[in-house]
Amino acid sequence: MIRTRFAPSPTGFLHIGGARTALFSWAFARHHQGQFVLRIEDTDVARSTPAAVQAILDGMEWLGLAHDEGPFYQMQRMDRYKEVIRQMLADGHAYYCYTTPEELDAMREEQRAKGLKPRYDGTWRPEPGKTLPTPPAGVLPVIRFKNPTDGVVAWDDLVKGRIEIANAEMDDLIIARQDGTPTYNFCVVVDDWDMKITHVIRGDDHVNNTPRQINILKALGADVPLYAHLSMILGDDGQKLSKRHGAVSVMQYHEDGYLPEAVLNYLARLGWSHGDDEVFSMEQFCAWFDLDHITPSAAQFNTEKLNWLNAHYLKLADNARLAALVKPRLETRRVVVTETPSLEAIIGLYKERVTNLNELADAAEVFYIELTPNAELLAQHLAPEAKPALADFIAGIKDVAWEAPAIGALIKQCIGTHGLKMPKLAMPLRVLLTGQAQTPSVDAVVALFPREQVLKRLAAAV
RNA sequence: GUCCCCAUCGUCUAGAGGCCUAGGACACAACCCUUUCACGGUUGGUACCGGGGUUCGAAUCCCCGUGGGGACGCCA
Repeated sequence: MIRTRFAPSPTGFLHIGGARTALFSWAFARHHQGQFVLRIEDTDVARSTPAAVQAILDGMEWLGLAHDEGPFYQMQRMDRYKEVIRQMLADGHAYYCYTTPEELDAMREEQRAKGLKPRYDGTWRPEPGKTLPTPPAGVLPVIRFKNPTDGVVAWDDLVKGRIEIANAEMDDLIIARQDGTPTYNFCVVVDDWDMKITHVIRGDDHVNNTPRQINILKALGADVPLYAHLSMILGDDGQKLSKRHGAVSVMQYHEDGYLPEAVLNYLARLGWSHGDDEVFSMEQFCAWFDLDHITPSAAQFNTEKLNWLNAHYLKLADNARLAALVKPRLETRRVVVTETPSLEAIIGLYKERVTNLNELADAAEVFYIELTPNAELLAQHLAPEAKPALADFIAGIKDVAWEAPAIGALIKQCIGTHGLKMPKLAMPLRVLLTGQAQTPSVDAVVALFPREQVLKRLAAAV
């Protein structure tokens, strides 16, 4: 049974990189009929917040990335971690260290100055035949993992290939703080072990943690899972995403009018490919997804392509569904959506030409508000010679069949009698009815309104 | 500084030694469609980081260089 997990720390929203990691973990489990576990890594009490937990849950839900187990919270598993630490102490895989944070800082500074990799010097590490210093009074110890000193730790990364790191590169990491709470690298190990995770799919900022975790796993006698390290996603400008620069919540995409299927499809293709396939459903994605076609290099986010996908999914989306998504956006703008004109009909006409739901709301808005004619646009598009044709049109409206083809025929008839070209009448109609010079086919736009409303809006011109 | 990772069009990528005078998609340009603007359709330009090997043959394998990124926390 394949089991994957997504393990965010609740110190902020679910950003695009996290979302892709979650997507890939989820899809991998789905592909293999396995299970996808959600685990909240909240051991950093100072930075973790319930609001962030909720934000992550909201993001996952919006994207439709449902977990099969969890969410598990690390803070609720303290007893288990402490039990494992006791065992490691008893087995000699861990030891107390009385070096203070200040001493560590000084040590690191000195090493850096010498051009060395900063690391703990092993003062309190027990060795056969070694006499340990006497614990200083008043210093609370931390607990360190006794990392092997020789040999290499190696694993076949499912994305990057074989990676080997010498044990000599690693120091004895702290697995429990002075206050006794366990640290990240240790909790992850215990959790992945207890939760029987078979494939750890995560960001490649964890590559350097992997050998440490493998060593702990081995000390515990646990099976080592398979690892797949995903490279990072860069911003639109090629720069690293950070809180300060460019990183936004996936819910911001919701705000900005993107459809979840567009975001998902976009993310799926960012760092993964299936030949030339660009547009596909999540069902198709799960059927295709594997770890063999993940790019090991970093990928730059491209909003243009996301926009294109979003426009594509908008065209495909059901009008009623879109109406339900657009309506709240109009209500936020205090636009009262009435029965007529029909929001669904408006959306049906405009969804072909917009990029996001907010643009759809922009288009729909003018149908429901009191429209004051844009004098400038009107002057530009309503030529004096067109006025008689417009008058004919207004007169003709009263008994034309209220459907686009008949209205279109009426327009043609009006321009015909006055020897005008189509735009001469179509353009002022657009401006008068919608306040805009760019609209869908004008007869279809006219047909969206109730007859009286058209009369009312056109009256402004005469 | 030390260790680790990465490197094909502007961007996302295909490519697992001959199928590659390098394919697709976004973006861009031109044209077509047209009732404006879009949509859509057609066409076009642009890339294997550099240098050495290995091989009959390399975008693909190896080495070096260069460039970029990550890690080095009692954060996760």
